[in-house]
Amino acid sequence: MARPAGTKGSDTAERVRRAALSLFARHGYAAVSMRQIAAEVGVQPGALYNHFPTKQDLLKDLLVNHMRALIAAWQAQAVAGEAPDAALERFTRFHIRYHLERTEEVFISYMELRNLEPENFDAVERLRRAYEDVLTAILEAGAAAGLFEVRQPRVTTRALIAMLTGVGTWYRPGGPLSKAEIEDIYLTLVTRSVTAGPTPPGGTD
Amino acid sequence: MARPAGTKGSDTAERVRRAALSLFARHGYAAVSMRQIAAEVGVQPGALYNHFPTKQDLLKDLLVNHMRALIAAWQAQAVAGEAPDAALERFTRFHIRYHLERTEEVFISYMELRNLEPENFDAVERLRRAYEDVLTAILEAGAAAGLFEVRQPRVTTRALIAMLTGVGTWYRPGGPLSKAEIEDIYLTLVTRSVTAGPTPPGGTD
Amino acid sequence: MARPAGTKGSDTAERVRRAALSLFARHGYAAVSMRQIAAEVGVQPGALYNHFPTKQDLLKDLLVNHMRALIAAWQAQAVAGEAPDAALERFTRFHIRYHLERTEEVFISYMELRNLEPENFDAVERLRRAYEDVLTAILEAGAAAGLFEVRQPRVTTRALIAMLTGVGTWYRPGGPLSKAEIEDIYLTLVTRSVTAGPTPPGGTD
Amino acid sequence: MARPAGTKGSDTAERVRRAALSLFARHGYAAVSMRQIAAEVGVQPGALYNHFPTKQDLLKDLLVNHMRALIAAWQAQAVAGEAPDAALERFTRFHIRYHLERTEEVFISYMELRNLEPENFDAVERLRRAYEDVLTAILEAGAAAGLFEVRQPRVTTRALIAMLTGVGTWYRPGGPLSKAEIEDIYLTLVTRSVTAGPTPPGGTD
DNA sequence: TATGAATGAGGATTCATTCAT
DNA sequence: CATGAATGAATCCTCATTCAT
Repeated sequence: MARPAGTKGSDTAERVRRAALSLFARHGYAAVSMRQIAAEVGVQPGALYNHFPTKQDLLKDLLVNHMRALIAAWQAQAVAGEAPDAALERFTRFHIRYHLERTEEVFISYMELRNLEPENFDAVERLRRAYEDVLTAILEAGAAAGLFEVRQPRVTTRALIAMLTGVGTWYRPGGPLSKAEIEDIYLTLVTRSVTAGPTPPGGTD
Repeated sequence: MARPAGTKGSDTAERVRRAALSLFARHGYAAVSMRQIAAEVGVQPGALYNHFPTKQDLLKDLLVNHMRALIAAWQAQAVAGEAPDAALERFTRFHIRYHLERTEEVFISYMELRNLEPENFDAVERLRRAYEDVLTAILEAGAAAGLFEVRQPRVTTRALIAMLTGVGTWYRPGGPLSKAEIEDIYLTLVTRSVTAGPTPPGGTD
Repeated sequence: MARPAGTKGSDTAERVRRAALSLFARHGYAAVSMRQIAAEVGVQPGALYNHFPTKQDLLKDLLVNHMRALIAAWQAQAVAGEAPDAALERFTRFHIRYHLERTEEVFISYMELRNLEPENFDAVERLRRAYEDVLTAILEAGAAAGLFEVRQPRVTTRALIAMLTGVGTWYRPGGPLSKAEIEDIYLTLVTRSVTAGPTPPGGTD
Repeated sequence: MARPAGTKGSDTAERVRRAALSLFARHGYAAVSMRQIAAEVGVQPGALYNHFPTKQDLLKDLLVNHMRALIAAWQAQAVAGEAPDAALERFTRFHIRYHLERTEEVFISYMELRNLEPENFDAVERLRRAYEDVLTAILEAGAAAGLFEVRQPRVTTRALIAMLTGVGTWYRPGGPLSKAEIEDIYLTLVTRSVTAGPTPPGGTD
């Protein structure tokens, strides 16, 4: 597992990525200048262009790599052939844990989509869709197995992911709840919401 | 003489508000220039400053007024003394309906918070908190009445509001689902998630 | 001596003059905006244009009126046929006293000349020249009478007026010296400087 | 290899200084725009900011450097231990000569003080005070030696410096008087004014 | 790779002035 | 006379980007 020879070199690109990530998360892509990023890295603005051809490429790099890493992390956790209810728990816990550990990446992934040029936007959307497919598949498998009751798997997927991802907007380390407690609370919400239960009072159709 | 009092001619401020709302929603506060807003209104940039002293004040005006209008709209719908389950349905349907009708206000209210200067941020946060209190109170009343099972009303409030508000990020008029169907689907998710049901596999550990 | 009928009305013009005088003196003509002047007067910017057609006219009004008032004040003090040495003292004391009482007018009269458009500049310069003529005449009369020794009356006039006027740049009421003491000190400097005395070491070479 | 150390190519900063000096002297700091300066230098406005962080810094640079150069120039001329009357002549001639050669720097040094922000103003005032100290020391030494009669050395210093510096406000090369003649005239005025002579008629009363 | 200086465009805001009311 | 809203131009300064060194 030794680092491949030749990877020794300048880690400037990585330091640029980290500075940009942090600044974009705090102030937003449009509000952050290349000068600010350069200052954070400790380099002159021109030097950034040795590593990323444009500011837009820097944003795309961050968003695409985040989605790729997210998907790869899930794949490392997923257990093939697992029962849908166990898979839903695994996914829920994974999603919360991962999103609480990468709040900056998560934040800009949801906030800066509109600042991507169309081509880059599409690339990220394809990856996002691939990630959503994971949950949709679990929901559909659970419904097929009679474990879950899900009317619109795609809609439900988005509703649940919005709910789970939302945790990052208010969670702060050191708050009254541990990450484990948060996981449990959200898991309960998720599980119940896809399990046949009391029909809501007004329920139309 | 039928002119309503206070409507003294120039509605430029209102047109500025609308142009800014639409542009901020599409491109983000930081990415929109006062020039662009002025052009949309059909006025010279300097004229904007007769109505809003700074760009920041324009943003604050939009966010504060949105939150005030949201709260006022709920108060016009709320039924005092209603049973918690009926109130939950009323709130859920109201929230979705309102948020599907004001997608731009909703969007910037969640996206541009970080672009508010601290004082303005606090003002908006107080209003947001007041709105969340509505749902928290319903959940607590329902739990007290034995209708709901809610472990952390504050956390659950945020989780549900994130889920419900998220609808605006993907809903597009003319899509396969009507607003009424969407209301029903989300209502089911919400209701189940706060109703005692099957314990999730992993339990509370 | 009753005020002529019809002069009762709005003193806005006078309040504008005073606000402009004070602001120009403190910050300079170019650095003061019509808005600032209007704010000081307690009026909207547009209202200024009912009294002065342009900002430039306001400056010209202040400078021209200052020079006219200065000359008129001297004429009220001057004693026809007075001996040159007594006249020099009278002039010196008058100049210092007047300039210590109108520091703002004096200041802008020397500072803002270059901000006058050519026509207005010429008008002020003619008045300034008329005032300088007073001292020049005294010096020339004194030289003719053998009381003074003055090589270049015009140059000397300017040197002495620069010296005397300079008092306003450092005098502050409440300082260690009274106005009377200052008058005396400067009078001594002036008198000696035009009186035949010890030849300076380096002579005329 | 003959390039003097430190002369690494771009002398833009110096050209900016010179353009700003000339423009400030002619029109006043507040009335000159960075665009005008840039145009005079032959560069885009933004380029100025590679050399001076703000317009204010440019002004401060000019005033501080002028005062430093003035003091250094005097120090290069001063003769330690010289008799006070000779020193007064040396100082007077030096001051006039220097001020006639640097009319622009002198002019803005007296005109633009009020446009300095407090911190910068204080820095310049300290230097000005240091320069005044030179003349004050000469006057005091001369008074102690019985050569001069000076009532208030500090006040007299300011009066004489105002007189001497004022020469720049009317002197134009090519006029009827040579610089040497002007030096002589002013030297006579200065010398007499600090030398015991005829008491002015009105005395001290 | 990195620097420092430059460009050309555009940022928010302010300006003197005008004018209908 | 005064207001309030508007104009059109200008303000200082910052931007992403380029490029010779």
